[in-house]
Amino acid sequence: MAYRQGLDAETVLQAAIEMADVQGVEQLTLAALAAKLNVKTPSLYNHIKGLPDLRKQLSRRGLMLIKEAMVEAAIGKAEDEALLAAGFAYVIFARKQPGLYEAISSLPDYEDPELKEAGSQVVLFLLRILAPYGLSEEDALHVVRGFRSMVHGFASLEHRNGFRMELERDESLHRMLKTYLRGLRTAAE
Amino acid sequence: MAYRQGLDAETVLQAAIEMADVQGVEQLTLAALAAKLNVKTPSLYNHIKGLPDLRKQLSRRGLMLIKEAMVEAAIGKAEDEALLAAGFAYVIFARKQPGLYEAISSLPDYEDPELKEAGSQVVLFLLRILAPYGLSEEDALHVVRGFRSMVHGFASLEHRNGFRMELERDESLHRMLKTYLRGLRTAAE
DNA sequence: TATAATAACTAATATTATTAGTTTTGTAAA
DNA sequence: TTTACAAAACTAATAATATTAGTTATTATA
Repeated sequence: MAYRQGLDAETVLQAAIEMADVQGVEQLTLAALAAKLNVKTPSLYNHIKGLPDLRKQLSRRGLMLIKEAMVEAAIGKAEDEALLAAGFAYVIFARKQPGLYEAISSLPDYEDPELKEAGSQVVLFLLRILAPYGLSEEDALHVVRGFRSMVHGFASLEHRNGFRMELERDESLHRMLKTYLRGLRTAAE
Repeated sequence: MAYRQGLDAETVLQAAIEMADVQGVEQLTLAALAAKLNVKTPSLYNHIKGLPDLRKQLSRRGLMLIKEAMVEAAIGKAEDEALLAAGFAYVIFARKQPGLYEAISSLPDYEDPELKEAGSQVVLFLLRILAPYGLSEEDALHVVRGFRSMVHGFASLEHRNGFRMELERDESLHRMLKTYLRGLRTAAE
């Protein structure tokens, strides 16, 4: 009704995050978002470039927050303990903010420079945790890929109800990471 | 133009798979699919229930095929060698049929009975490969979750260009699986 | 050969994103 | 204090989509 709703880009993004977390990122439409903000759909275009742009913003914010969650969880910890904590933080983030996590894991392409940057931060964080292991740069990068694959795969399958057996899920995650880390300590061949 | 195009459900599904593999599952619209089949959009409804149903069919077919690819790859192999082969088959399938793989990994929910069934087949296959390891049922199920998380996570990240460093990707996959399997051989504690 | 089932069609509707152009409001300069 | 401008909302219109209803032509079958 009233002109000047006091909307800005951040408010729109926050509302979009809420909608995505509650209803899933597929159900996040500009029509529904505008209704939630008591505004007509075209008004959103004063704050976003369009739906694809909004989705990209969700992905970027998600990457930033999930990295922050890992950093936070690893404070005061080192080596295996730090990696374990980071891995759990990743999965717990995906549980708490399923829509945001969906946005991370369904982004069409990492080619976008802003997403690239956000993704790099995750990789750099993991490399720093791995530093005390004394791996070569190449070895460390392979480990980073392994770690990311594990936690992303776990969170993704869990998100889609891919684990249906009656079996503690945290225990599965813990074992996977511990098993991998044990393998890392053991000399190859 | 001509009535009776000779369309049936399987033909429609095949065309949908092709479109998804080439253009991505997001771009798979009934409008485009109908055009490809030289038919008007509503005609598709004689063979499918709607777009969500078609997506579900893609997911189911994808799960069946990826399981078959793993079975095929593991023929004549056992234990670590079989798991390694199955893991690579999984990732290679995702590379060859990106749209179908996307359909597997973006299915909204495994709750659907048909998808449940197809997913169970994958789990049962992995359990059979794991049999010679002499694990308890519970232990084996945790390992299955770990294995699925690893290969799905790897394929998913690779699909979205998540691996951007100059680093051989097959080598990363090989190391991840080997490291995990080595950890599995090593006693816990 | 007649009839029933099926597969295509046209027409219509509802939803969506997006663009263009307009009106109102808040802010800053005169 | 008034005026001018930028910004944020609006209305109206368009194009694309999926879907449903109802119709017509074709095939198969009784």
